[in-house]
Amino acid sequence: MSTACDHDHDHHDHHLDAHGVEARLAEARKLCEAQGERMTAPRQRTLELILSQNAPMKAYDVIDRFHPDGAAKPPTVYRALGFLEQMGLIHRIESLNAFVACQGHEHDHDHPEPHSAAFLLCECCGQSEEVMLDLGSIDRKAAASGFKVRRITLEAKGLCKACQ
Amino acid sequence: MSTACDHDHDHHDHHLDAHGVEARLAEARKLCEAQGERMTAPRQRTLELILSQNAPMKAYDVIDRFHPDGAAKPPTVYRALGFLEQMGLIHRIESLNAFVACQGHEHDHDHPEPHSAAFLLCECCGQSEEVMLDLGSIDRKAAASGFKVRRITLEAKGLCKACQ
DNA sequence: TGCGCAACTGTTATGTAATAACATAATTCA
DNA sequence: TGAATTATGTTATTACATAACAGTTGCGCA
Repeated sequence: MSTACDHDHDHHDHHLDAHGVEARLAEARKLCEAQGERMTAPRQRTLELILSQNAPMKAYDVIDRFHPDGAAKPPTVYRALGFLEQMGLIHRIESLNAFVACQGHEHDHDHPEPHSAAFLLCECCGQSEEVMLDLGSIDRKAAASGFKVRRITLEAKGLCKACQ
Repeated sequence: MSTACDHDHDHHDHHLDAHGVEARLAEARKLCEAQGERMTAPRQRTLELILSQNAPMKAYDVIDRFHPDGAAKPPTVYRALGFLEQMGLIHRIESLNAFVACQGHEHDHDHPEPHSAAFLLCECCGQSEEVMLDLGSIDRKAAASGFKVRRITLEAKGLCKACQ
């Protein structure tokens, strides 16, 4: 994964402190309530761990850190991840087999569905940035083939500003 | 993966018959020779299986079908897949954990390196179409963050013309 | 020609990611 | 309250991928 490099990886652009995490959890609870969904303990714990991380987090890292003592069972966490993704609270990064909290700006949780997003993934420090893109050119290209797009995965790997 | 549906999935746009496969293998051999690389037996067998498939193929399907009798060992196939991807002969589809032969038009194997491509993936029939996209808007967006893009994964899921 | 290096393959074992299947518990609402 | 729904707990298994090392092959060069 990470190339050898000597600069620090502490440029935590998206790092949230305990207050930040709690604020985001509160938003998430509100969102669930508004949607008639339940923010249960395992779901919240899973989201908390992902929010506390400043980079995409592996499912088994969530599993390992789920309980103060000992790990959770995989289905517990995978079910929570599925729910959170459905709610648009996290995204799955396919090329990393990992999950990251939604940093989306545009949709503002008016459409709390699994939405398409684009990610810049630093191969050096591991951090990700969610960016909004005009995906119209993809839709047009697809339409030219008669293809109806439902969801787009766009993951750009490279080096972030701090790692170049 | 596939949604229940009643239409046929035999619209094999990219299906190659035995002759087509052999022609593509010949091209691949030529490409390897030009690059000073060796198209060895396991590499060619792996490429042959992927070319013969009309949709992205799982690594373990290659493994299972590698020998007429019995399976190959995983490292044999994963190494071949890695080589073929390096040579730009196949692409890995991250969201499917699968591999598909390169259908790229534009680069014409002048740059037989692992190149970025975009894919339309039908969730009904499983077929894929490789499309060329202008990825400039992504580069621009990334540049605005100081991010240097090295490689892009773009996978659009939806329904192909025949499956709508 | 045959030595020596580099590239490639064979093999065993293990590591990592994800889900199937079924039992139990909590929530909702008639 | 009791039936239906939704969610969690638990065991086991399946799917995906690589580490590590031994053996072989191709190839340039003394």
